[in-house]
Amino acid sequence: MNSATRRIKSRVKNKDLIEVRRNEIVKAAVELFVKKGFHKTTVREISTEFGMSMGTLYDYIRTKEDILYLVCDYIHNSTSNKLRSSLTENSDSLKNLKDAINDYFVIIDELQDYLLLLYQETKSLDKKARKYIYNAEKELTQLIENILLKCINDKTINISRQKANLVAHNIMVAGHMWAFRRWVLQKE
Amino acid sequence: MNSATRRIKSRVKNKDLIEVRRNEIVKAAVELFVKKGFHKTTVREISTEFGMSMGTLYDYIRTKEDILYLVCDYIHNSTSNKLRSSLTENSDSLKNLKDAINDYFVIIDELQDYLLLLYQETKSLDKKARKYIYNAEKELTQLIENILLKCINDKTINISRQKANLVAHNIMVAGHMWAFRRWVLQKE
DNA sequence: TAATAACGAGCGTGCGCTCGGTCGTAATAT
DNA sequence: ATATTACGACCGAGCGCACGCTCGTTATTA
Repeated sequence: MNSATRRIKSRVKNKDLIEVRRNEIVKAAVELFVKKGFHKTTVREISTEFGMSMGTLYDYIRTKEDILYLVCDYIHNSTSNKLRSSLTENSDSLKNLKDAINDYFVIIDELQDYLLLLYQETKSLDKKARKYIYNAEKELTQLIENILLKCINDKTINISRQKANLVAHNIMVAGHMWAFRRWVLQKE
Repeated sequence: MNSATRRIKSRVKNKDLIEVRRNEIVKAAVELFVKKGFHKTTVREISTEFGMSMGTLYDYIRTKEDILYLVCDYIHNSTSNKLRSSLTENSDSLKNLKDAINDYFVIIDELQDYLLLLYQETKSLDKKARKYIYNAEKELTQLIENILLKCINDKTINISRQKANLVAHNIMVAGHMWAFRRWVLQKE
């Protein structure tokens, strides 16, 4: 269980069960949110989607917003884990960078719908939760930045260390835009 | 009145009045949508925001979604008009392009909140309305593309005509990025 | 005075959320 | 081995409320 899920109070005692059930909730919710958006999806739909009753669902969360929080967290973790696991450390720092960028774009491509959802619904979260999600995003950027910094260190790439962060952001954003502009670009 | 507003039926007969009132509606709605989002803003709030009653408001629109449509259309028109009016045609085609890009970024900067809203809420519109908004976006890209094509024609820029559209998109997207990543970039 | 615009109380609906209760299972007592 | 108790996950009808929207009435205009 990660720090996000730990925050949300649940009436159910069994920790393992909480994790199992919340995974079910997230799995159902993420699909519906992508299809219809957060506001247009009802809690009833989410619960019936995987055959849990309203009451039981509310034993595992407190509010509908909790579900959104779980979903956002799940999306971030998916991206983060995928990227991390694809990063192979080898001596050629430039190759590392290229691989990372390439992997990142492949991952984005897989998770397009989720990313779009994140952008669209994050602001429905309360301030604290929003900050958590923003931090998660920062963490991802950090990953790219670190690889960049290695390239700068051994002088494979010749930019100032200060600029590394900005460049890392640009790479992230370029990925996001690919997801957003699908409806334009897919035709060409 | 533009083609968007003409589509929405109204019980009030006086065309001029419709335009005046709808402007009031949009002005109030856009502000609230930016602050709280479409779903969390109630029709009551919109009407009281500028001292019109519920009933009267519904004499000028049919549904809440109509308001969103008007708002989206308004946002697009703002960007479009601003950009068009800033375009000064002169013989130096490259300068034209540079000016256009520069102006575009300034405009985006001014309309950040609106752009974000467009991205976030467009999918709440029905299919027809969504298509209209997408087209509006295409139209904007077209503007940039045309300027680009002129540069290509007189060989100030040396890329194929086919690529002009893609490049135009990239310019648009770069602008949008700036709006989206405000929360990250404003610190640096 | 007829036509049209403005009004706002109130209707119906659908939502998030609750709560009193059931039932299977595990621990304990007999 | 069987009966008893305690527990806790699960249930779902239904509550309250806030929302989008209406419609009969009143005010304004021409």
